[in-house]
Amino acid sequence: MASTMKDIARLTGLGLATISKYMNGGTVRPKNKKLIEDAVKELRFIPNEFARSLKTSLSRTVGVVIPELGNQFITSIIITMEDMLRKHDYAVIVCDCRTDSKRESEAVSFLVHKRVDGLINMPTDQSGEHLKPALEAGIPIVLVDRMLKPMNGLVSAVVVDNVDAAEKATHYLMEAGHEDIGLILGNESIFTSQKRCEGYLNAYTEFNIPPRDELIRFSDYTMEGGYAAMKRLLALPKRPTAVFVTNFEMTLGAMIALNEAQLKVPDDISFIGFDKLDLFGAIFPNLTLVKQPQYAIGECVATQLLRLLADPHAERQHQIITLATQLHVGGSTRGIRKPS
Amino acid sequence: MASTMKDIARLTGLGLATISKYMNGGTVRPKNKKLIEDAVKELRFIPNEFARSLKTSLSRTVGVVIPELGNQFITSIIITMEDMLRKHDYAVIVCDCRTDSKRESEAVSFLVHKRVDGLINMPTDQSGEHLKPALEAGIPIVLVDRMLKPMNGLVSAVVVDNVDAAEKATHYLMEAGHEDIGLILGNESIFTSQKRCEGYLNAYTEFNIPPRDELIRFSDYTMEGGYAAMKRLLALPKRPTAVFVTNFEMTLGAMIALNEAQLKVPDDISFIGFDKLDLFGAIFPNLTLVKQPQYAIGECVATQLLRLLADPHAERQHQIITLATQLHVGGSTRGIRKPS
DNA sequence: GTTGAAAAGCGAAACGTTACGTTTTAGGAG
DNA sequence: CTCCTAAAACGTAACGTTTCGCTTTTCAAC
Repeated sequence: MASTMKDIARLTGLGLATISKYMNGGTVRPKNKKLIEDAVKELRFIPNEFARSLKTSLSRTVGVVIPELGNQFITSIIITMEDMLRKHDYAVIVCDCRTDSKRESEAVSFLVHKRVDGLINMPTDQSGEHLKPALEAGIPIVLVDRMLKPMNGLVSAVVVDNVDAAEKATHYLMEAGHEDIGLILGNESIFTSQKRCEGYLNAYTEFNIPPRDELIRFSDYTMEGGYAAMKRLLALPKRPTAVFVTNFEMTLGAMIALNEAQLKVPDDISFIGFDKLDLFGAIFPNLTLVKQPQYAIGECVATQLLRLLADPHAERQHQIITLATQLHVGGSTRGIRKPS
Repeated sequence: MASTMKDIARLTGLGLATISKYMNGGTVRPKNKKLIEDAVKELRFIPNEFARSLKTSLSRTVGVVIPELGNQFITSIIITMEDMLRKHDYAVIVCDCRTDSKRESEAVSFLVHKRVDGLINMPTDQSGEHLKPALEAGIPIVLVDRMLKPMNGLVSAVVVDNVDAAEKATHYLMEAGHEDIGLILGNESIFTSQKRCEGYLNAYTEFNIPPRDELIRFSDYTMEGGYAAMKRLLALPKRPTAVFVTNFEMTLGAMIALNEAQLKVPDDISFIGFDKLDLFGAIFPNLTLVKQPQYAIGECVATQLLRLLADPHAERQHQIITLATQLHVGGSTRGIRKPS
């Protein structure tokens, strides 16, 4: 049934090496080119990637290990990444490790066994231990959104300036007179939560105001989590006058909690959300939010990996790329009288 | 650097065939087993999947072609599918075709070239034309959530009883006295939209009430879409007394529109949503909704494909599996006085 | 016509497995 | 100690490409 290059060679009367050359974009005499193309059509020839991979030791496949496929931020990155990589003829194998470091290790070693050419990882585990098998196998790695503790020049990474993002947002609220700013973060052990918390505290330091611990709520980057965290902030004896929520799902949940509590934004409480300007645009017009360049992140990750993949195993130059976020000023915050 | 079975053979003094046998789970004399295991560790041997694939013509990889990765329903299915398939040592290549039939065709042919062992598809194009290359290559196919017009016994499919789901929900509202029921659907050309519309109309026929065209709104299965559609329903001169929204994102958008319009559910309007019981559970307690068995769908798809994959190319028995939905009765609807 | 360099074509040897058919080994029965 | 049988080990030929080092062809310039 399935035909091979040998069949093409026989049918055209050409040598096997010539067919191979043609298949790889080499130049062939025009009449032979036509000959080959006709034969390919007639025999419905599809090159055997297995044999090709065996010879070249290249799978033209990259692995992606993420903590959670059901998260908008992650999927939006994957969407653009996958698009770009496939345009360059790379297949993308996605492994969801459910924010579990054991599963994460398994996923990496699974992909190493599958001999992926490159690896993209949004790490759950900060130690980076799980990447060892890939490193040993010489597979180039690009980290997304989250950094690892020790990796010195062994991996590339594309992250966002989280400290700056949080600082800017907090600063903005403080300039408007807010001193009690609720902060809703993801899990405490996660890189981005830590950095965003750092930025928030920086602003407090800058304004020389002592932060209130109970206003900082570590949650879990889910809609329910954001909803619950907001509820608890609202239940505080001394309720915050403004809230900053640090991802898309939690922003949604928090907004719903506010709606439910009949609190008007910004009259009753000031609000800064996160991500997905376009989406909120239709629904909560004028929401002030920190916008991460999701499209650019995905694009940047793909570009980085393609660059590493192109370097023929020579000294690969690893880079840490930090992208800026943008504070999109809407109308969901307002100034308040500073306490005298 | 990389070691091969030949190296293991040399180091252990055993024959190549014996190593291969061991690697595939064959029995080996205990002392040889130890010998091999030690050698594997020492040489950090990783079997070369390329060579294996070349010999067996199996990639242990399946392709998934979907219209949109940024959709909760789709990702939740993928999550369980990927989990199950990977447990069986299959890698999953995901291709997002962005609801574009040209891209969909490209994705299928890309995957055929990658020689995936099986294909999972949530079709954008109802003609099924895009699956031809896979069919020709003898790759087993499982359709998810959406059926195709002509495919007779050539593919398997896992769908939900959409007609019944919509009929049940509409029926439930009508029994409570509602006659003007807003319906928010996905794109008109999509299988599930058509079926759900059919179910809705069935209920009207059953109750012998003429449906009002302007209450049926085809949208696009996004949050913004749901929001906009709900707004338009509310702007109608004769506003519906109840609304039925037919996917998760649109339910979210519609709820936000209601909140914004200061309409209380169920006092001002009755509401039936879709999907994600657990999630809404925390946020809109007691929402009445149609629950699709998302976990079961993913599981079922994976099981079907594994079954087809296990059948050694013999006459593969294709099946159409229809799963039932469940009407989860909460408190978001109420009875109204029937007009006299 | 020759000549010669550049372009195109060629044959054969890998790449690292699996699987077929055969030979060797182990160890209990006689 | 021999014989027998089942179990284990073995050698080797594929699988379908790419690539190396040559040989042949082409065609422009003399």
